[in-house]
Parts: sequence; structure tokens; C-alpha cells
Amino acid sequence: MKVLIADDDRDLLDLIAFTLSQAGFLAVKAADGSAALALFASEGPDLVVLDINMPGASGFKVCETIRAHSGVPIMMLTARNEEEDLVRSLELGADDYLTKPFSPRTLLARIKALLRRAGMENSGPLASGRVRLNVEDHTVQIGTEAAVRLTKLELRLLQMLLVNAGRTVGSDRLLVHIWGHRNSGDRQLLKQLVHRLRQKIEKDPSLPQILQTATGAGYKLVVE
Amino acid sequence: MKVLIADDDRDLLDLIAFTLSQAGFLAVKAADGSAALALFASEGPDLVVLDINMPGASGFKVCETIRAHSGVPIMMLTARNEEEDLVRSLELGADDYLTKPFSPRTLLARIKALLRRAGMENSGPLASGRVRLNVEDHTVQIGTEAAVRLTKLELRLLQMLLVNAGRTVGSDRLLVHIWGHRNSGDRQLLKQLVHRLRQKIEKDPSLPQILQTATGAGYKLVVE
DNA sequence: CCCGCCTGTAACCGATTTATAACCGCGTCG
DNA sequence: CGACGCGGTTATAAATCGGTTACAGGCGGG
Repeated sequence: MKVLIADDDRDLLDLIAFTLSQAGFLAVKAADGSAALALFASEGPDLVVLDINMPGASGFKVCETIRAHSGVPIMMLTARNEEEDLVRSLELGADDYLTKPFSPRTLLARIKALLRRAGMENSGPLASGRVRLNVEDHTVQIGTEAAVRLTKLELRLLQMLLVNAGRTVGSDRLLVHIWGHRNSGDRQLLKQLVHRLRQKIEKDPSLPQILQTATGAGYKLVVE
Repeated sequence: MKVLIADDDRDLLDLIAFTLSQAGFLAVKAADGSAALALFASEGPDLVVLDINMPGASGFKVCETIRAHSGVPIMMLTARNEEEDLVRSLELGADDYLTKPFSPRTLLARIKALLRRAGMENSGPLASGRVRLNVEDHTVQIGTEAAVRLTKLELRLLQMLLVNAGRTVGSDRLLVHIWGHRNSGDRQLLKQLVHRLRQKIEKDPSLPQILQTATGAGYKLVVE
């Protein structure tokens, strides 16, 4: 599990990195906003921790940029008199925030909670009912059928639905998780992605038994 | 989702309550510390917002007392920007802390983040009496009847009424909650929305048992 | 270098949802 | 009485939504 940390306070950066690596994470350090963006692109972390006040590019600028094409969980850090930026960050799609000073223990607990919520805690085969998803080699198996190969996007969609199996997942959440916050005109893409995924996993794609529509709300995975 | 708010500043109390109820929360107001404790026991809120400076029992005292036997998320408010208050609040088990003055938007963002963190973001089906509303997939169930699918607007209407079950909700508040501020010539829309919702949830839509009219005032949800 | 698969852009259809606009009945009040 | 406000009902138009297909650019593998 790889975590990107961006903070211009060298001491705090080291402390966080140390805390996380002690907990079994692989910590990647960035000293400013532009470094964070570069490292995000090259390292592909599973979670990002961003300080709001940074030279180069501010935390919420970085947050916005990352969210433009990724649904990776983001945690913001702030000193205590920047309410406006904090709210802005949350509205830009940050998932949680922490006000300084905080204890390493708190940070760790929050990060774990965040990963749990994003369903990224275990990278092994994810299963529920008749649906078994193998994240590593991009395949699903429905009941006793032969395993089907999935594309990157199909995998992300099914993963999100599987983590919330039996419950409806809103279209917005799916969009963010799969593509990140873009023009949000992307309902079109979701329609087609669902369509293609149904072709692969449904017996009769015109009468979905597994990947069902909750009209006006989103989609849900039915497991008996 | 029920929120207990305690503040001796009557204006601020009303403002917070209004903000939260527009966001779909049920706000319970307390003007001082001892009232807050009494209401906490009787109402069993899902979240508590406490001003620190209050007559009766201070926010600290209330926080400590609640924490003695409950893990409900607590947010503290203070006029003073004192490090001392912050530390003490956190030591007493408060989960977050907000310094006055703050914008309603800020408060809302923080409260939502707090609920998300506590894992209470989706309180599951919102229920009262025979009416069970599932916000996630836009459905209601009346008694043992089959679940009915609702549209976005019907959902918002029913949610507002359900959160204030048994109480009359003014037409203006409903309009703002459902459509936001528009030309307020939209009483027409509300009429029809109520009509359509009744068709879906009332046994005999011409003699409403659940969604009743309070002539000249608004509507209310009757739960026996 | 070509071919295949994956992804994004676009358009169309039918159904549902929402907005606009009437008409009806009932009570109040000048 | 008759105009008015208010709520309920119906009809109809406009917007949106979900499903589907077609197609082109990109990218990687043979």
C-alpha cells in the first residue's frame, strides 16, 4: 500500500513518513505541490496526504488536479485558521482532513478508516455471493462460469459495487471512483461501462440479474 | 439523522438549526447545558454540537458527561480562539472543534466529514412509524407493502417530512429544501409533487392518511 | 507496421420525470 | 353575489435518464 505525503514542513513530513512506514505502508515524500503532482503521476499511490499550505502548488490545487483524473482517497492537512480552504478542499473531493497539530496515532487511524471506506484494504480476491473478483489478474468469475477478463475501468466499477454489495452506489460516487471529478458530463461513460460490463457478466444482458439499476439513484450488485 | 445543538446565543442556535434542517437533518435545540443533557437522554441524537460557553453546564461539562456513557460524535464551538479550549475539548473526547465565527457552509462540511468519519454517513433506512425510507436507492416502504420507487424530488419531499415526522412543515421550507430559492411562484409544483407522492404511498390518495394537509400552513407526515 | 482491444465522443430511442398551464371545488370576505 | 386565495386534479409539453449502437483515435502486442 503506497502513500504519497506532501508537506513543506520537513520535520512533519519525516514524522508522518516514519509513522506510516512503521505501520507497513510505503511512504513517498514530496516537499511541495509540484513535486507531489509529479510523484503522483510516476508512483501511482493508493492514498494521498496533502498539506494545504505549500509552495509550488497549494494543497487544494493539487487536490483538484488529482481529482480531475483519479478517485484515489485524499486526506488534507491544515493549520487551524484556514477554514475556507478546508471547506473548499472537501468540496473539491477530498475525503477527510486533519487539523494540526495531530498525533501520529490519529493520523494512522484516519488513514486506515479512509482505506477501509475506499475498499482498498485487501488487494486479494474480493468475493461476495456468486461473484468472485480477482483484482490482480483482472478477472471475475460468476458462480461456476469460466473466468472473464475485465478492463481497467470495468474492474474499478465492479470493485466499487462489490465492496458495497447489496447496496445501491450512487452514480456520482461511481464516477469519482472510476474517473475522478471531471466535467461530470460523464454519465454517458458510466452508461456504456455498465453496458459493457453487463455483456460480460450477465447471462441475459437485457435482463440484468446481478448488476441492477436503481433508477435515479445509481447501480447495485445483487448477491443472493 | 438527528443532531442536538446547544448554544445560549439564540440567533446562532436558530441559524445552525435552520442550516442543518435544510440539509435534511433533524435539529434539536437546547439553550443551555442542562437542557442539552436532558435532551440528549430523551432524544438520542446521532451527533452533538456544543458551545463551550453556556450557562447551566458548560460545553466541557456536557461533553464529559455524554462521553461517560456514549460514543456519539461531538463537535465543540467556541468564540475564543484558545489553544486551551481545543486541547481540553479533545481530551474530554470531542471529535472536532470549530471557532466562531464560522459560515454555515463550513459547519455543514465539518459535520458531514464527522459523520463520514464515524461511519454514519448513510444511516441506512430512515424510518418512523410505518414509513421506512431508503435514501440510498430511492425507495419507501409503507408497513408491509412492497417497496415503492421514488423520484429525486419525491425523495427530498418525503425526507423532509419524515425527518420532521408528526410536525407540520411549512410550504416555504419545503420549497427551499426541494428546489432551492426560486421565484417562489412554485406553490404549483409543490401541489403536484404532493399529489404524485400520495398516489404512490397512500392507500386511498383522495383520503390521505399519511401525508396530510395543514391548510394554510403546509404538510405533515402522520405516524401513529 | 498492422491489427485488435480499450476508451471517449456522439447520436437515437423510449420511458420517466419535471415544468407549464389550465380547470375544479370550497371557503372567506367585501 | 362575485372576486379571491387555496388546495386538488388533469392534460400536455419539455427536459432528463437509461439503454443501445456506431464510430474513431489511442495503445500495445504480434
